[in-house]
Amino acid sequence: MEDVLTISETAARSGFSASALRYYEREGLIDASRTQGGQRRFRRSELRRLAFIAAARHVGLTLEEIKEALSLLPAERTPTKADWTRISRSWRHRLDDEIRALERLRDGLDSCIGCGCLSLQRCRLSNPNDIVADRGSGAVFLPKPLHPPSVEHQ
Amino acid sequence: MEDVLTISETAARSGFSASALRYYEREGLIDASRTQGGQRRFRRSELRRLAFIAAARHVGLTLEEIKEALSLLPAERTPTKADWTRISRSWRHRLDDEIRALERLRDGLDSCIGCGCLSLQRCRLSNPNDIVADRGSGAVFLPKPLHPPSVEHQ
DNA sequence: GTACAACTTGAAGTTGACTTCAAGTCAAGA
DNA sequence: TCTTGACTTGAAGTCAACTTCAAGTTGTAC
Repeated sequence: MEDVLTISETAARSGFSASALRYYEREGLIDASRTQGGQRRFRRSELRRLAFIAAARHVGLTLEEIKEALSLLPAERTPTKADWTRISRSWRHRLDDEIRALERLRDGLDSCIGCGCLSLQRCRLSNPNDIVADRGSGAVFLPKPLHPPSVEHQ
Repeated sequence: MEDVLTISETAARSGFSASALRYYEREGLIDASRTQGGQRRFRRSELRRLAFIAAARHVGLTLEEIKEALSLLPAERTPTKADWTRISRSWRHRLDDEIRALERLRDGLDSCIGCGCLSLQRCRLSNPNDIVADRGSGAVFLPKPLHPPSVEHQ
């Protein structure tokens, strides 16, 4: 139990599986040194990084976005309070947006209860383009825009 | 423009792509008759079914769940108001749950802003097991429970 | 009758975030 | 030194919900 951790210790402490840690390392989200035998050794500071990753995942960021966010944090220093405030604020916006979208959807549902029309023209539920308006690239919680309206060339 | 529609007409009117319609038919969510040449012809009533599917997808149901929901609607009759009320109520619960989960996550974020600890032990954000508590099988909007804690056998 | 867009099929590809596998290597306690 | 659990790798598999492809067929407007 030195100041570095094996992969399974890191897994246990971070809550990620060992295979996820290997994957994150491959993807460049975390970093590990090696023993001369080639086994990974994680610095304790990686646990902080992993906590950040876990939080970001819970907020709904993709690994790609997380990687980007991490790259904005000075590599080896502990993020400052300012860093953290900036990031958590953007996450909050994201969550707010998601919540608002869901609320609009719910309200649409309410307006449909007892109506049951499900008209493709009229129903706000089956036709929620105006409800869940252009979510841009940000949304993660909503079930995907029913797949891109891809123009088939057939 | 008879009382049946070709696949591309159905696609245009429903908003689904033709390939999605084929897929849904294969999966048993919708039904189509055939010309003697083998081309699909969709009854107009399928548009209603497709509207239902679109709505359910927006609420976040999987196709599997939608199939189940559809199977509870008497096959060929138009769903009654009671049918619809029952279903939309369950969808509303679902949305309410999702919204509550997101709000709890956001509140956790708030409690972290300005703290910046991200301690694996203390931070509610990186450790939201108590925040986003057992979402059961129902949740669709949240980014997945960070993958099942799968015990690797290695 | 002919052209050509629209349609058909089964199979394979896509995406993200991992997991699983096989086959082999390392580390540490007895 | 031996054993054995922990570790390594690259490659392939998984999931859902489709999309894309290739190669061939149908329907219809002219």
